[in-house]
Formats: sequence, C-alpha cells, structure tokens
Amino acid sequence: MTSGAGTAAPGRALAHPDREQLALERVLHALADPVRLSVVGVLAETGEELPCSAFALPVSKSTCTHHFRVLREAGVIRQVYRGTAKLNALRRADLDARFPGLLDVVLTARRRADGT
Amino acid sequence: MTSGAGTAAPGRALAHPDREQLALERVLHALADPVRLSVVGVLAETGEELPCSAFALPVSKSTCTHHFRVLREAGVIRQVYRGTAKLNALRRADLDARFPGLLDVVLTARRRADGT
DNA sequence: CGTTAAGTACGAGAGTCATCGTACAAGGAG
DNA sequence: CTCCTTGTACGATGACTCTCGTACTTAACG
Repeated sequence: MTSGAGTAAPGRALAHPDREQLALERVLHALADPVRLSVVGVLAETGEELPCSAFALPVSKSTCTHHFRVLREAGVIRQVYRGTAKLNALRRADLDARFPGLLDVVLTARRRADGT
Repeated sequence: MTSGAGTAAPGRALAHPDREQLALERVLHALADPVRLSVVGVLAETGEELPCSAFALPVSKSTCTHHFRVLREAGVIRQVYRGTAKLNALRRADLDARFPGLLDVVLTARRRADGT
C-alpha cells in the first residue's frame, strides 16, 4: 500500500551528493570497511531497496546508522524514508558513470578474497 | 623468491605481504588517501622504480616514510634498498592477479575525477 | 488512543591515522 | 676521512573513526 503519488517519503528528504560530485577517495574510504562492504555486497546481490534492519549487521543500531550515513555521504547508496523505515538502494548507475567498473571490480574481489 | 639479491639491496630486506595475503579492505584503505593515491598514480604512469624523493609530495619526510610503509604493508608497492635510496615499484602483477581490474579502474577514475 | 517497531541524535570512550620535528643511520661524493 | 643526501626511528599531537548506550522521534497497527 501507501502507493499513489510518491512511492516513498512525503516530506523528509536526505542530502545526497550529486553524481558529478562523487569523490573517488571518499568512495574508496567508504568501501574500506568490512561492515559497509558487506552492506554494499548485499545490496548488489539483491538489487533491491532494503531497510537497514534487513542486513543483520554485527553492530548496534547506532553504529548501523553511522555506517549507512557514511555510505550515503560518499554517494554509494541512496536513502529514502518510507514510513518508519528507511530504504537503502545502491547508486549503481551513478557509480558506474563516474567510476566505470569500480563497483564490479570491488564486488568481485570481495567474493573471491572473502576468506582473508 | 626472496628476490632483491641481484640488482639492488645487499643485506637489508623489507617485509612485504605475499600475493595471496593481500586484503581488499587494506588495499582500499591504502588507496583512500590523496597522497598515497598520487604516489600510485605516478608509479603507474612511469612504470619505473622510483625513489621516495622523486614524488614531490606536499608532506614532510617523516610523513612520506609513513605513507610508503602503508602502501608497502597493504601490498600495493614493493620497496628495495639501493644505496642510500629506496626504490618503490608498483606490484601491478600481484594486484591484478588478486583483484583483477581494481588498479586500472582506480587509476582511470582518478584521472577523470582528479578535479575533486 | 496506546503500544510497538525503526531509526536518529547525542554524547562518550577507545583506537587508529596523518602530520610534524628532531635526532639518528647508512651509503656516495669530494 | 668529511660532508651531504636519503631515508628511518621515535615520540607527540590533533583529528577522525568505530563502537556503544540511552533518550527521543516518527509512523504503523490494533
């Protein structure tokens, strides 16, 4: 339900960097953390918008909020309010446009070397 | 292995992680710094072994030593003593084997987005 | 309306990081 | 041998990060 005009958030909007403003170092830094890397991995695998609670991360809610903010501010994910939840989506198109191949390479590398 | 005998360092040898031990997060972290990223960029462009002093980095000598160590310990570069200087080489083959495409993608992204 | 679920805000604490300056070691040039 | 260049070692310092718990906001559900 809650369909109709806006699929999601009515008034509440979050700040996201523009595609052209994505900074490589910032993205790399966002990806250089095991918790965040696993979030990105799940988002990429499912290709869906997922609420924070769908990730079963080994950290507290506060820490969770922190990591999602880092990802959002780096431009890796897009967050949209939807009722009491907040949906997270990978900004694949923007990342691919700005840093072609980066996401795929990192995701592939993560899967192959995940034992380390 | 234990290379380094012929061309350069006589006795002094530095610790480098094995190819199979390169950790993605560690490499990403090493690359997520402007100073280190520029070092990697220069090494990739020239394809040569260069002494630390050839980089004209905007930091002090001590900081310079620090950054090169981070790169070496992440497995991004290989360092060899040669007289009073220390030559730095990009470990392209190892990186490409372990994380195919990563280096090229990052370097390409860096060139296009270097304005940020 | 009251309850519950999902996140946020706000500190706070421990740890790591980037930076520096100064003192030191080692090899090459004169 | 003496000096100079190159880089290391060793703190020290300030900033940022990751982590947490508790209190609060917001929306759905009955």
